[in-house]
Amino acid sequence: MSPYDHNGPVPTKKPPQVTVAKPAASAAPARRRELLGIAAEVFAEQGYNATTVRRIADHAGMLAGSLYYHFDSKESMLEEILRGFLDELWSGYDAVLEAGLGPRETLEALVTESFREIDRHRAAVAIYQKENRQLAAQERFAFLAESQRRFEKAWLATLERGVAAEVFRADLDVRLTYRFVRDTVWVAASWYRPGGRHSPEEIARQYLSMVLDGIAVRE
Amino acid sequence: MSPYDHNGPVPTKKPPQVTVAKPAASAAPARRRELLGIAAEVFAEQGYNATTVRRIADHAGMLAGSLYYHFDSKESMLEEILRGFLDELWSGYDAVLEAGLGPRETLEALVTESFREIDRHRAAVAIYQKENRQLAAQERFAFLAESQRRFEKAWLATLERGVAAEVFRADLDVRLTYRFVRDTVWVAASWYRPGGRHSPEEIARQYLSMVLDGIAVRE
Amino acid sequence: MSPYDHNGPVPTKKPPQVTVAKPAASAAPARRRELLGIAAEVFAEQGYNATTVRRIADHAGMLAGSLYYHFDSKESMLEEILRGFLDELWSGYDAVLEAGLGPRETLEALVTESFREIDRHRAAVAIYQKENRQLAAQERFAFLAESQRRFEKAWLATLERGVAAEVFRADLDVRLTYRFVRDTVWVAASWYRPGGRHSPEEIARQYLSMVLDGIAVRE
Amino acid sequence: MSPYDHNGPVPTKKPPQVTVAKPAASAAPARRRELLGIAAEVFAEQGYNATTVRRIADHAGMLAGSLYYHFDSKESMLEEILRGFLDELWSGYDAVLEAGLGPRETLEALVTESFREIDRHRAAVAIYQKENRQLAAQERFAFLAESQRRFEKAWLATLERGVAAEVFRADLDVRLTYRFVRDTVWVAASWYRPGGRHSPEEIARQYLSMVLDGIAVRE
DNA sequence: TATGAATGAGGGTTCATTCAT
DNA sequence: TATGAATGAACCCTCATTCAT
Repeated sequence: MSPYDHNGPVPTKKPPQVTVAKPAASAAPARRRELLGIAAEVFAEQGYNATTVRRIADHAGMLAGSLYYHFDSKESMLEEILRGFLDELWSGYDAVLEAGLGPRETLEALVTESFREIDRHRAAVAIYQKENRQLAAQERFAFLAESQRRFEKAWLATLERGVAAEVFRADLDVRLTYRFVRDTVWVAASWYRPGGRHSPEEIARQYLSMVLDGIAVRE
Repeated sequence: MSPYDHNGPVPTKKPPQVTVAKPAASAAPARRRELLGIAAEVFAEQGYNATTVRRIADHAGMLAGSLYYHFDSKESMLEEILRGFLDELWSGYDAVLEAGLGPRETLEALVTESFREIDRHRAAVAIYQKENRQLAAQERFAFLAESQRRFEKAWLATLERGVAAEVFRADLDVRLTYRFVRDTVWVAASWYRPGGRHSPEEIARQYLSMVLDGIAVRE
Repeated sequence: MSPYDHNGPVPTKKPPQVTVAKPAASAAPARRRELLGIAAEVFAEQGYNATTVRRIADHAGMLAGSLYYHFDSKESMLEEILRGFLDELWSGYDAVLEAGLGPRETLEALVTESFREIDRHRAAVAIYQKENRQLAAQERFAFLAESQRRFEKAWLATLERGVAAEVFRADLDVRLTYRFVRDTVWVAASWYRPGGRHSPEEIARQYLSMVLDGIAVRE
Repeated sequence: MSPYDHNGPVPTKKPPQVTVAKPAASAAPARRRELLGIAAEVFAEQGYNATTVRRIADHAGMLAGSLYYHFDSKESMLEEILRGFLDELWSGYDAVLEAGLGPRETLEALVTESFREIDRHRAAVAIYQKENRQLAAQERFAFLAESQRRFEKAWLATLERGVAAEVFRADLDVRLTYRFVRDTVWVAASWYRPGGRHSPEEIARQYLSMVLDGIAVRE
């Protein structure tokens, strides 16, 4: 089950092209990335639907139409943002899952990795968290659903391994537990501010302490 | 601290209107409620912004313009949905908070009450969960921010009481804990389906078990 | 030219009907008149286009739809208001024109009669003044254009008679003079308030003094 | 008749906007002016309320939505039209009022100036004439009421100066006289056609002759 | 690369009007 | 006579997108 050896067909970065035919894909990737960053910020702040292309352009100091030199559409910006985030996320997850750790250590590593990703891609995570459901229904964003499936599989497997190894309690509904864990981790993106008091690792530690040992005092 | 004898600043009924017989305010509450239910469902499914008034009307078997006989605007529908939900939520919370329970029992009761509310008002909760942040900035929806403040106060007080009484662990960041607890409870609305396998009370029990005692096996 | 013994085809008041077929025309003329008065007031205040049927109904203490028991349409209310006003106006004018007065006396009588009409039908006059131009283009309101033609003919004739009789100055452009006189009289409706300091006759006197003798001191 | 390099408190150009390059404010004033001219024409012809944005766009050979690239709203077009007209009007009036003329010459100059303005801004004057009353009630168009107040003050002062100097008759109600003079001048906009038989100066002369000396033959 | 101007589809809303009760 | 509820057309406006320059 473990080896996730690829992010598969995700073609975010095209190889440098010789022909100048479609400049949008290759030209000045620096500016592209900058614009995507701005867009992600605004999407996260206002919501994808409520964000107008013009607002993004305002933040970038250009006119709305000018964005279309860099991107095909508003939706393609969104796609690129989410793909970039998921690519990185999975490269982290895959490393963890392939490391051959025990269930408890795997869980700890996955959670820590998640908080690190929130730290790095806060905006993207917030967008993902808010729009995931609606988007996943569209063919263009099928990769979101696919990612979620893989995500669920990895988590359930880890939890079940832990129950089998008597590291996790057996009396909990694994599916429910998965949902709780999953959600709590990601909603953090809605209030987390990078550069705040807590580092992602510290938040992960607190969170793990709570999830693993509970908040009640042991008798 | 205890006696919350009213919902105070969160008024359900709009202030009396100038014109004598504005039907929108009180008359035919049956149809109104029905339409609000439909609207809430669609808002929850598609997101508020992405929902067109026409779509709501379609679901109600009428034309878009006809909705305006019952409501002032799309936004006023949203407001009424959220107010209705929060009113009921707080009437439940207040009962709990006034009951004079110990911190652990209070926490259990609050969580159970929350899941019950998700069961009753799933759509409203999902909307709230998704739009809360953007809406709270608008003056019209200031009551959302106000509610959140009260909510936070109640939870923090309970947690702190528990720490003082040595019922809850002292080594956890109370604020962080609050956020985790709060979020996990409410995101449940995004996947919960009324009439499914788990009753709200059962979900609450599982959830509380996890939060209080952790998912790790005790050594 | 003189005998204007009728307003001809103007069928405002149908003869009492035996059949109950179309109640709108005959039933309860008192209520009709009352409603027309209200409508005229609102039309005058807000402008015909800007006035909603609902606003009229509000003022009448009923619902918008209920007006349609009494009238065919908003436009038919307007028509009836204007017809009623013009009918009365012409019955006054005709009396003057048939009286065989000299040109100066005719002019004085016409002006006085006009101010009296403003006093009685202020709202209708204001509506007429404001909407005349646009309405006259519609077939339904052709009677407005027709009335204006008769009006102009009567005035020009009077002015020319006066010039011929050396009662009015010959060095003025009769057509321009007509326009000035006509307009000044009717715009008074826009500021005239019945029951104010000046009676219509007093205003007429002042106005005539100005028009006939000028405002400059004679040397 | 000295040089007036400002219109004082009636600002033509909107205050500087927050965003850097809002095109609506200043850029491409040529097209803006053209569109405003078209809009004014249509407003004058059909009435502001009865004019649809689409009709304006039709006349301009574009789609309705395209107008919003240049203007914020239909209302803002109206405002700009009226402001432009009043600005120019007052620059003319101020020149007259500061010239230190006698009361009769002042009156003559004001009237002549008014007819010139009608010649230049016929559409705007017609709109002003028809919509002034309703608009002045709105805060956005408070400048209309303000202008009217200044207008009245200037005229009353001139008339009273004339009476004091025994140039104008003392037996006339000054307020009534003002109204008559004011209205007759401006209603001319409803029938005046630029390029017609009469130049504005000629119309002014005829009008002044009538107002000052009356239409009756002197005995 | 970016601008300025426009398109075209749709979205929320208004309003005169209808009609069963 | 009047109400309550709905219709349907039209309206103002927004916005992603296009394209010549």
